[in-house]
Amino acid sequence: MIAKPVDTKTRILDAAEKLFGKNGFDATSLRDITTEADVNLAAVNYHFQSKDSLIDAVIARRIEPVNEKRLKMLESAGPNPNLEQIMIAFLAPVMVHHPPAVLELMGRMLVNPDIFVNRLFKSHLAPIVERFSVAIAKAVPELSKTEILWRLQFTGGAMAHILSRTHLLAGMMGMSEPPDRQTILARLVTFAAAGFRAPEDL
Amino acid sequence: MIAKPVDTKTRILDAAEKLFGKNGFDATSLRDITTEADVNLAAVNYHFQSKDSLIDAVIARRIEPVNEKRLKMLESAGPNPNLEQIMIAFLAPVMVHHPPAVLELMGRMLVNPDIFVNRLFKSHLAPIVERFSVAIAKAVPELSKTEILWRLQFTGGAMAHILSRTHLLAGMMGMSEPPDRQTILARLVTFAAAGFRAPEDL
DNA sequence: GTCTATAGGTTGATAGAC
DNA sequence: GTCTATCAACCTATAGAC
Repeated sequence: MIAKPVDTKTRILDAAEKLFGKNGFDATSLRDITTEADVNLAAVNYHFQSKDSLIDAVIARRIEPVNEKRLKMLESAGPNPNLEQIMIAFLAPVMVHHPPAVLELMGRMLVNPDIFVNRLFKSHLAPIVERFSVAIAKAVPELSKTEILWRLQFTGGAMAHILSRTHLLAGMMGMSEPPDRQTILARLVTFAAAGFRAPEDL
Repeated sequence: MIAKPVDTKTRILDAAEKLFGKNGFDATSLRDITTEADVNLAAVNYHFQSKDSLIDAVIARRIEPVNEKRLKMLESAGPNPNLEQIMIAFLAPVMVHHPPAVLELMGRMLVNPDIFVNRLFKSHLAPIVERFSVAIAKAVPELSKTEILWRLQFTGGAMAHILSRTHLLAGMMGMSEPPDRQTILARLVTFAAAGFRAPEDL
């Protein structure tokens, strides 16, 4: 089996993803990226016009399949999914089945307020939030729409926090290895579903 | 009444706090800070040795009173506080009774993985987590210690997410003004307390 | 304590040869 | 498409006069 040659554009995307995830968007220079990718500095501006556009490309490559999978999982849970099914559809496509570097990137982009507000929410997340809040409203009809939106933000915040602190959290729990994603997912689903079931106090 | 003159050191701290909160730690240069504070650039390195130490000073000034208040509120809830009282003691000192600039700073420091892990957790947060997890274990004795730690991180992540996205969230809920902190706190307390009450699945 | 001046390094982006 | 070379702007930090 012959290794598929990887073109420059993809090599830049891969290197950027890795370093953005590891060190954050601000702390990663284009030079860091081109060194990691073993390509020329000018190649970044040739293939992507600017660092800003590169950030957008890195984000879009990972968030779009995630959001497709979220909608597919929600749909395949039938017309009346329960809260656990909804939470799994919302969280699992982000939290599992990704290599560590991609998980770290997810954490960084969710946790960075500027990235989240200006590059993620309007263009990629708003329709997801809308679709899921409708599903939740069906599962918990006594909740107001506003309350559902808040609780969805709480859930997303909890997920983002966890994703971006793998190493610390491992140490905190007295583990030597980063904890298993599937288990964390199960814990978060239980927590969030119970939170959504709490009566809304007026 | 004569305005108290503010010394250079405090002016730097105030300006740094405002700009770190508004734009983040990486995106704020010492020049931005000295311009805002209307002091000379070299004054920063005289009063604080480096940008790193300045960040530490800005953080410590706000987190220490918050943590004292957390412990005081927990203590004054008696020997057997319920989950709602524990959550309020954990969240309220961060989320309410601060001017907007301080709230934004809190959001930034909680949400930035590098700040959180290297400057916040070990030196300021670990004892708080320990103390609160003991209180929670008393209130919900059927939960394992590990599960309590995870759920405390979920709660902290939800709070951090909210604190650092005031403007977006206002818009999302169709409000023109940033939402009332006291109301958000109540929503989060209800959500988190219910999450902690969820049975732990093994 | 506060200033000017500057060292010494990094950054994002581009012009122009191949 | 890929390279070298370079620009102009920015950064943190410090030396040394006052």
